[in-house]
Amino acid sequence: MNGGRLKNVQFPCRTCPLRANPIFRDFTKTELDFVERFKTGELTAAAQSVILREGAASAHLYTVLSGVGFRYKSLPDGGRQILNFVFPGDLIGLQGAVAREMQHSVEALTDVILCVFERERIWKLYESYPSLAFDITWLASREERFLDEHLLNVGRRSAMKRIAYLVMHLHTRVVALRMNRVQAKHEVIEVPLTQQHIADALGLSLVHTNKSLRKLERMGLIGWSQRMMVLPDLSRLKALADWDNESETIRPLI
Amino acid sequence: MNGGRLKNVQFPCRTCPLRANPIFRDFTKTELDFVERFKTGELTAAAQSVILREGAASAHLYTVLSGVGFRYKSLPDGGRQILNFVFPGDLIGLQGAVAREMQHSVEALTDVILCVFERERIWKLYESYPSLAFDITWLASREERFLDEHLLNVGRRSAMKRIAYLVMHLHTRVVALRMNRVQAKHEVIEVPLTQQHIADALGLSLVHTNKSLRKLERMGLIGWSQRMMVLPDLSRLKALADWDNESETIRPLI
DNA sequence: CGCTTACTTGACATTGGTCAATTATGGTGG
DNA sequence: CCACCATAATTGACCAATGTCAAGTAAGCG
Repeated sequence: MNGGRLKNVQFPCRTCPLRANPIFRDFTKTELDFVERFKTGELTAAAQSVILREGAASAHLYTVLSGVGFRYKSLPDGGRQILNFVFPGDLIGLQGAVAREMQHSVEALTDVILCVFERERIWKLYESYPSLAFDITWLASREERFLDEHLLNVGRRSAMKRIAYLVMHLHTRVVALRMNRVQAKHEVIEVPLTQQHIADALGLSLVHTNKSLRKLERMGLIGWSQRMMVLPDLSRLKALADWDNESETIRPLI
Repeated sequence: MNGGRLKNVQFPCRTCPLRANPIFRDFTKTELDFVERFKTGELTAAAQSVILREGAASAHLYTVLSGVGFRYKSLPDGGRQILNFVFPGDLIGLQGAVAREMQHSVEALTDVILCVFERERIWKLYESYPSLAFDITWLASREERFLDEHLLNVGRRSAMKRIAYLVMHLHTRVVALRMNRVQAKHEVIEVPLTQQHIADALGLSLVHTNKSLRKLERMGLIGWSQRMMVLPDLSRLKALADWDNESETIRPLI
């Protein structure tokens, strides 16, 4: 349609730096052309800003190009439950594209760059690009898997195990993206989180989260200092978390 | 392909008793024809039997035609977390169709009749029936919404509120299906659950669940006897649960 | 340097968990 | 219809994990 028109885009899909990562499946030229036309722009969200708000009818669908955020729901009493974290390559706002309005919010932890897609055009995608439509289902299914695991974690594990599991989850996702180019052993991850975020993700109080983190530190399982998390003993950490997930598989990037 | 062949099917899609319910969107003749060919048979699962098992590679995708069940994950120590309940019209096994193997199990609470679809043919659906492909995404998104809410419930609410919320959730879904044809006020629902199921869904112990249920009963919010739940005061129950969800919207039935 | 946000820690309160025993309920064979 | 059995529900006593409150200390930033 407007395939040839110039858009205000710094990262055309064809030369997308994220797509260079082999964790994302190869797209055919046709697919890539469509996605590039599907993408209508880029948006930058500052750290701490709200990208999508519960109750709002979003006109857009986004893919995270860079940065980290989280999905959450709020309670009338001010309580907050973090549902999942959002990393580069994640599609957000699908709920708003499929239903009338968003049922959860998304907030940026770091500055975030988003690829913007018009929700209307998702129809065109389903009509003409079945492989991409399948990819969207695939991504939704992956998100559901994360939620299932998270719910098991919160519903049935002790505070210590919950934290261990969350750390392993974050570690796995960060490693898959190679966001840490630091060392061979991959035992350091950068996590732009506050202890309050961990508490809100795990259904714990801030104080108890802090005490549990310190305990894990004394046990030599994690180190925590200025936004860096050190994991000196992955195998003991995995054991504590009942971690038996594989590393992330190749996935689509829309 | 085998469109005209006779299959061992008691409930052809065209005359599907479930589809008669206006909660399901109208399908075009084309869509209906495809679904009917997509469906390769029916399967009956006895109450208490496991329909899909975690770790198994399912060759099938199912739609629940009648009966009730639940999705769950198990822990090495024998613990179990119920992720969601499964009602007529729900699609199950999508994870197995999209990934290599199931990451959760599904068990029948009552006898269940399932429509069986071959996972291979889901490709054909995506290629040729974009509206149905979109429907699958829609259903996945609905499931994700339930999970988000469930996680908020388990992570951030007290036992009493958790139960109130779950009861409202079940009430809403049952009413949408008109499984209770009893009264105008809709304040009685049949729930084939044991208190252990409620406990496992809410991340509570059996004993505490029991005590909380009795307390809710004494407060006049719920009555519980032989698989029937009476809700004498929906508005107070909603208030306790912070319930502000709309009733179920029209949805696809595949 | 002073301010604000994040992190720590101790004392204490409470929710919810565990154990153990008892009672109800439903189904089955006689 | 009854005795028996298995499963589910109920209850009390006690315990432990986690939450709340309050008072710091440390760290990042203009």
